[in-house]
Amino acid sequence: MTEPVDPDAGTARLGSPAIDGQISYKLRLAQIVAYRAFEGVVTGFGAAPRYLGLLCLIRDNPGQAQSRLAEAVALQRSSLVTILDRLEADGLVERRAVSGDRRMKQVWLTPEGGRVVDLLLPQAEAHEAALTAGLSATDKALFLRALDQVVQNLS
Amino acid sequence: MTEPVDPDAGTARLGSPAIDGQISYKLRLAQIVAYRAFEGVVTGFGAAPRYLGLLCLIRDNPGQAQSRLAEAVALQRSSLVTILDRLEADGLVERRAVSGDRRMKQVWLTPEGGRVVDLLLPQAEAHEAALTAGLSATDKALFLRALDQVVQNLS
DNA sequence: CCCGTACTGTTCATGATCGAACAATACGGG
DNA sequence: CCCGTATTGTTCGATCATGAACAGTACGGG
Repeated sequence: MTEPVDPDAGTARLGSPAIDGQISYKLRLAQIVAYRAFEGVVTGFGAAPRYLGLLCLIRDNPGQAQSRLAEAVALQRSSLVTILDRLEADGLVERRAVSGDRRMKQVWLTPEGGRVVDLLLPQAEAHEAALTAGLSATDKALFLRALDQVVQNLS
Repeated sequence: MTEPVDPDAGTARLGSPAIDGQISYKLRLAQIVAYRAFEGVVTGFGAAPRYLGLLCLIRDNPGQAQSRLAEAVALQRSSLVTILDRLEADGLVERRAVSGDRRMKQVWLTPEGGRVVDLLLPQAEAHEAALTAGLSATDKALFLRALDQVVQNLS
């Protein structure tokens, strides 16, 4: 089974020496595959699975301004408007005016939103396990640390 | 009505215990940040930087069918059509008919495409270095191995 | 007190990708 | 030989995030 790479072989995945060692390339590849796999498994919750990270962020940081939330999930302020519009229409999220500053709106999770998060989180952890199959606990810890480092390097 | 729940001070990045330990979440975050950083730095090459990985793949696997290329970069066949249209219009790529099978078209890199790749690859490596700052050689090797494992797990 | 600056959320046009179609072609069992 | 099935590249409508605008609001120096 330790056969050298043969580009003419049947179902072998294509590679390139120039990019096979690049973390930035594999990062993109892994993210695309992971994202698709999660959305392919979890159905029947509307847009919630796609924005589960955001919902968790709102749950654990209640009453934050949209700008901070956008920065936290690495999205534009303008993108978050549409997303929150939909999550609010689905009754998962609530925008409240703050008395001190009439510009900002605080974002809160509704009880329904909390229930959806509680239902979705176990599925996310199952997906996480499928993702990281074959990796030891220390591998996963180093993996996570490396990802955090990348985010920190480019912020 | 709204209790100011903001114990954190100043410019601390928002977090959530539920997702801070999730590789799938951080994977997405890191990829978004990395992608933006690369495109923000490299300018003046049209659409080539965005599809540098694809171009390298074509260069090192000349004459592959579009389907094969699409699978390799984790994109849909239909998405690759538009991409190759543009790269071909820019003179970087060439589609050739194959005599054996009139359905498929082999994709080749033009000499101009080769030159562009040669110009872009050093910048990609500089970006790679910025990405992985603070990571040791073994850290980077394990990082890469973990990313490959993720891709393999979900394929 | 003003006025410029900075920040809020928002709108709109643009580009990228997807998923479901489609015609053309290859191939193999009956 | 024929007909069903699979595969090729392609088109088209829908969805999503972006970046540049915008009006409204806060705030501090002159």
